[in-house]
Amino acid sequence: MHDLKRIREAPEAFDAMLARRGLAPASARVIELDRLRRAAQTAFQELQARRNALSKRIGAARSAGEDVSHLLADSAALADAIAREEAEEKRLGLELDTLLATLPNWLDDAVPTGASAEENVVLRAWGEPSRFDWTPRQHFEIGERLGLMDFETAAKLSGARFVVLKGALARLERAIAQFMLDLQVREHGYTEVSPPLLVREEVLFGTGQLPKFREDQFVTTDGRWLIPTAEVPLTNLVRERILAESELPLRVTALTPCFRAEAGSAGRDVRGMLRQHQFLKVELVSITTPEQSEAEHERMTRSAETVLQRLGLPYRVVDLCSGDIGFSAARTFDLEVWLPGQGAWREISSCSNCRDFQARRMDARYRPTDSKGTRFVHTLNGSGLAVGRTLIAVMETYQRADGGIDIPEVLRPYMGGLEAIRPG
RNA sequence: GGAGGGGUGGCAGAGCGGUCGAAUGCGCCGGUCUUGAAAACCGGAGGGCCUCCGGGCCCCGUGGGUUCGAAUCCCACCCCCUCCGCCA
Repeated sequence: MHDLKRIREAPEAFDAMLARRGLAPASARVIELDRLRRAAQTAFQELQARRNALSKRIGAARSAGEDVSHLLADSAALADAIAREEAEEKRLGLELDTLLATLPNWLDDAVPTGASAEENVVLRAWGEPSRFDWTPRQHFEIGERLGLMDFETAAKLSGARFVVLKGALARLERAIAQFMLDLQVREHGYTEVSPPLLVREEVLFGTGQLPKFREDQFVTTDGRWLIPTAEVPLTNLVRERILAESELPLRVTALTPCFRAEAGSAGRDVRGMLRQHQFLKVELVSITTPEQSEAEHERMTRSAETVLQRLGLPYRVVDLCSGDIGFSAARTFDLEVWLPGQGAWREISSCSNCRDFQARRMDARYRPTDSKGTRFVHTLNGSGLAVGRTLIAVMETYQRADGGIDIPEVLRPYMGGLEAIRPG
């Protein structure tokens, strides 16, 4: 949700920001609605003040045994106008809130301007894409040839965009997830959380998935929503709370399934398990003060990068441009891993600083130690990492000529010491 | 699913038609005392909007209603808790 004062004070900056996101200007409508609403509020309040004064006199006159009929008549005469102004204020307020709820977060000035993903800026890269003596296969070829990755059966059970993993591959997925979670907890100070996977509508509103991205979500018959990412329950852990500054930064992580309708991506990445309705992800969420959030963003990104480094998976860090960055984010760094089979860099993590945008929607505040009152916290989220995609990257990167897969060193303890998945 | 109870300030919790934005306790902030702290004592403190800067209005889960007047009465909805039933 937006700070109206900020839009009122810098309408042209707001519209310029929206333009950078490829959106139409909105400040004029916001300011107009806000002006009308406040005018209605003032009118309502003035009438209300008169009625309150009258009511007080009626009470006093009654207890003094005086005749109050003329006062009652005066009060009655105000009733219509009061009702009208009150209704008007409500209507305008609702319209304003509805509009505001669909406007994305202010971008950080540092966000590069660009229309689409093509204009994202590569900040740094790590590792050398491995070379193969043969044409590297894509993960689904490797998995299907091993007989450990079954899309046909998954389709029978659940339809497109699902997969059944078996044997060593199922275990490899679990190993990757465990490894990541352990790393973030032990080395980066995140507290492990096991959150609900079904949440209330207002929780999705809090992190910004609703009302705008309704069609990307799954809803249950009783009106709950399947989480599209653990960012949702983890960030909302602080909703409607006032934290002590000493509790910050608050760092939490969770390994959860994520559920996405993928409504807008028909035909994209249909082969394999790159884009599924259900996938595992280790999520990182930090709650900080405004002063800390930028440094925390960097720290979080590095925490995600560590996973790829330990797995020996080459990646690059990308600064998302204004046309590609998400609704709730002020700034986002994506981690893109190299997939030899596909011969492409693919997103495997997305680390965003949402500043106070989600905090306002959730009403999440903290009490500063050195000043009065409360301030909104800053919220950040990042994948640390997407497990399904990491599995893909491991399979494609460590594939062997014989169709098997070498197990990266750091995963072997989680695989019962297994060094490679061999065909046959 | 059935039966009850309840949603009030940072927290706990009173208030149940006007003098209530709201007692009290805890917590918090400032002061006195103290070498310092604790204790004790004194004082202070919610948010939003408007303002002719005097002040005014709104906010007691949400929305409607009754009334001259609602935290207080009525209705609907949402949420939480307890007990029973069912169940991993």
